[in-house]
Amino acid sequence: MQKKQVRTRYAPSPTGNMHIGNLRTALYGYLIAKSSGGKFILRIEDTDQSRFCEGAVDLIYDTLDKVGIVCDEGPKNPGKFGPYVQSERLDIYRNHAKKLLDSGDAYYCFCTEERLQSLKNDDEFAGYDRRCRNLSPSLIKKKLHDRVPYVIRQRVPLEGYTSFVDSVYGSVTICNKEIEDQILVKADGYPTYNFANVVDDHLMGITHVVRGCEYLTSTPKYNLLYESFNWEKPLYVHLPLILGKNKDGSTEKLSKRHGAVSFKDLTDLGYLPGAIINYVAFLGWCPVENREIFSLEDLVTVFSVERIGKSPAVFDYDKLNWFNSEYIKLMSDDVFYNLSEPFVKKALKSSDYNFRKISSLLKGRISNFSEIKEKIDFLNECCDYSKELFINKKSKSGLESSQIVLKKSMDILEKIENFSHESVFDNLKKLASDLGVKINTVMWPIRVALSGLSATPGGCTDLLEILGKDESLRRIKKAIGMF
RNA sequence: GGCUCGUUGGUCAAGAGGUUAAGACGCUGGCCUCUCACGCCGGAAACAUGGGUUCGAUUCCCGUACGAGUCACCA
Repeated sequence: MQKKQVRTRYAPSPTGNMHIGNLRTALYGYLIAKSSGGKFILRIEDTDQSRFCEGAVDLIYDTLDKVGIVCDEGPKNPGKFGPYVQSERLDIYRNHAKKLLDSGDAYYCFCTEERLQSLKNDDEFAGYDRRCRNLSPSLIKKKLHDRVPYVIRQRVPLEGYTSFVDSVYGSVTICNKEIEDQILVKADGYPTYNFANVVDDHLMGITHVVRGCEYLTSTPKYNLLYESFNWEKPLYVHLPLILGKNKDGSTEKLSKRHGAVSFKDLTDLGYLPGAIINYVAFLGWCPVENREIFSLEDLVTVFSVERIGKSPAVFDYDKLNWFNSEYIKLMSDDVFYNLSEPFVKKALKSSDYNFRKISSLLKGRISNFSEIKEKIDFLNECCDYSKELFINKKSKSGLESSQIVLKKSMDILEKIENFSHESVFDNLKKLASDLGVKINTVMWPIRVALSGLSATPGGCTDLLEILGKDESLRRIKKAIGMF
């Protein structure tokens, strides 16, 4: 028998942003499909009319594109299972609901929402008391004729158990009486997610249903539906939750209150798509080998469902920062320059700088492009600082020595015609030996005078080169005035 | 509350019935160094808990605690 081709799907609602949890679901679905040469499908689940958001589909495509996930079939590149937008498949759901109605696996329910609301506080019938489960055919006919609004509900067995084997969580069993006669078709004629999902997954040949584990306990409902239709059930892959950390250290489902949680939020902050996807892949999964840096292509070759964990993972910005800095270090100088240049230009008031030089100093010192401004802001204007900053034990720099160094270096630097890195460094080195001190003792006070900071990207000579002779001398002169 | 799932350092996590219980982030000591960073070498830090099963359990089973998910005409 020929092995069935793996087909997975990512089925987001077009609500306008791509949460990191959704991204991971998409990623794992993609990896499961691609690691076995299968197909990855994008389907838009817009059955909730009220939540539709214009442009959301573009955003989804854009996000997938940025991280390198290509879907083999979707609204913009339909295959033979279309349409790929649920609101365009209404007839399909209606026909399937009709089949269930005919077979008795579903029934009309004419209850008003108000009546159902009043049941909410009733322990026995928390959601629905199945009042319409056994209406007589004639009554149904009459209500239909009178155009009484209705929904279509699934007739769930009152007794017994339904179990399934999840690829991650193993065997899960739910008592049927815990399962409500869920709504399949809403009063507005649209199917619910639960129904459309099953119909589409079957019709589109989905073999692995990959989704968050918030669906774990409702999976039996889906399986009951598959059974009613006499369809082959898919394999389920439920993913552990992603948690966010609160200020007090407690954790809960990751949400906006924890900071940036959508892909766009993260890229806006300067995180690289590759780093994001790499980090997200490690939230609930890890490879056999002890390695962490993986491109999407690498992930495809090493991914396996068996290694997905069961316990929820806390989203950690520190670790994301680390991934991002690793990706930055991995970049060629040219790529880094191209990406950092806009940030550098934006941070500096004058365009009279050697951006290439500044950029080269930044690489290896930032974990995120948004850190650039604070790192080089001192170039615009020397920070305010106290004289105490000239005192540094490790560099053997004190107030007295600083004063001498500053004055002498002023004279020396003034005389240098070609203000290059090499000549500046050589001259200052000579000054150190003339004074009989270590080079740090010379470099420290000058660097402080140039920046007003104890730590700067690049050393004293780098700063002299970047600021140029005139500005450097101006800043040193000002420093001398402090004594 | 009912049902379902989970629990290895602060975080991500590997791991096997017998290990000195990996590794990474973060924190931290040192080296390198014209500061910082990078890099390199170290350090602190964990198997929730009570019962079994077993010669031996952190690993298997049961209970408890804690955490999470779910109980919509949302997905």
